[in-house]
Amino acid sequence: MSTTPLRADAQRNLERVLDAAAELFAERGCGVSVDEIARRAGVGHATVFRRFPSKDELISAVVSKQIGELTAYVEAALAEDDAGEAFRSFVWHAAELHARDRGLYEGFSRCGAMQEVAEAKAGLNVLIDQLIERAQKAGAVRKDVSADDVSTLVGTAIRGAHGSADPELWRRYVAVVLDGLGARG
Amino acid sequence: MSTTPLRADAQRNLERVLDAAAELFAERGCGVSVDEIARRAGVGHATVFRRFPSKDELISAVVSKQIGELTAYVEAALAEDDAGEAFRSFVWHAAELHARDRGLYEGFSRCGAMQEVAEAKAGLNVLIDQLIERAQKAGAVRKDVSADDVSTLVGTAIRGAHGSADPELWRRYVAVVLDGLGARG
DNA sequence: CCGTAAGCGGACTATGTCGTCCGTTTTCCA
DNA sequence: TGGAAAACGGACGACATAGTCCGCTTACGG
Repeated sequence: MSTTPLRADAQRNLERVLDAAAELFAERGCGVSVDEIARRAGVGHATVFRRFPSKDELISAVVSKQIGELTAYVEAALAEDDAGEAFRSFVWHAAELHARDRGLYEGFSRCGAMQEVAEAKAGLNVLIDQLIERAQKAGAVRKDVSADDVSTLVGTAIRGAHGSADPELWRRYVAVVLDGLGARG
Repeated sequence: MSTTPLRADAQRNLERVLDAAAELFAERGCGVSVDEIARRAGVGHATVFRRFPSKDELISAVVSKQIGELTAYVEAALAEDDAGEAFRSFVWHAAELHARDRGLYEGFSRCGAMQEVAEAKAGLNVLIDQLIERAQKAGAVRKDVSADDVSTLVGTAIRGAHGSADPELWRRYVAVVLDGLGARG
């Protein structure tokens, strides 16, 4: 667990790699090669593998960071009074993240079983479940859905909208899903 | 265009290849290798490439066949009196096909631009649009959706349910999407 | 300022994939 | 039944990718 601090150049390169990976995953999904990530980061690809034993570890690191962002959204939503509005607010924020980041859902499902992601996801789901339960009690969300269901439905719908001619298509899809979840404005 | 009929053994092998491909795509998606398809068909992989110049052509052939099945479903639905019920009926039939066949949506989006698939899809969409328009006039489906939207929403939702512990999860997802589309039972 | 350990990255290996080639086998018709 | 055309499939090539190795370079504490 105790790790000696990285040398300054190594630390800089690590950050560059993470940034480059996040950018490329967002633009083109998790399929981009490690070579390309390394190239954008301005390092050799061996440098990537020195920090991350496998490509999946790199994806996990990037995805875990994003899950942190999602967690912040849920926490903000939980602070709202109106349970239904809180739920919708979170979904729209999460959706916007997915719409901007093609790799997010992909990484989520590809590395969901890896420890780092599994833990982050578990923590996130606890909060989302609170949000859902509250909304359900208020009659604003149907009874038979879980945090995973919401993530999947929103994530896949937006994934389906990617690559369409209409860059705003995902909003209509989210509206449909929200409506189906019983969360009508 | 005019093709001399295949030799008997070639015809038999062609069918075996199509069957094997359909099976494997259904089970594990379009990612399965041509080698594996050939193995299951009991032929060498060169035999596959003799009939289909590329893997995408093979996928297109399989997908086009499935689109035929979908077309039959729409036609049956169009014969129903109740517009809303007709729409729901079609969606459930299509969904069941997607649930059984993991490769269907994948092939759809991967080879949607290839002539064979594009044509089959265009024909199918004309019919689906009739179904939707009728349901919209009856107030049973929201105004802002097209055939492509329905295909995408249903296809992606079910894709998201694949691999879950619950083999019936997709039904709940379809229920949510149908509800969101404004098609409440 | 210098020695050492950490870090670097190009070259390499391993693997899996699509797609081609060509010598051999099989069909089928005259 | 015999021979030409069609079909077959194993061997091969080309390519992309993940991951390893090792000789060279760089940071940094004493």
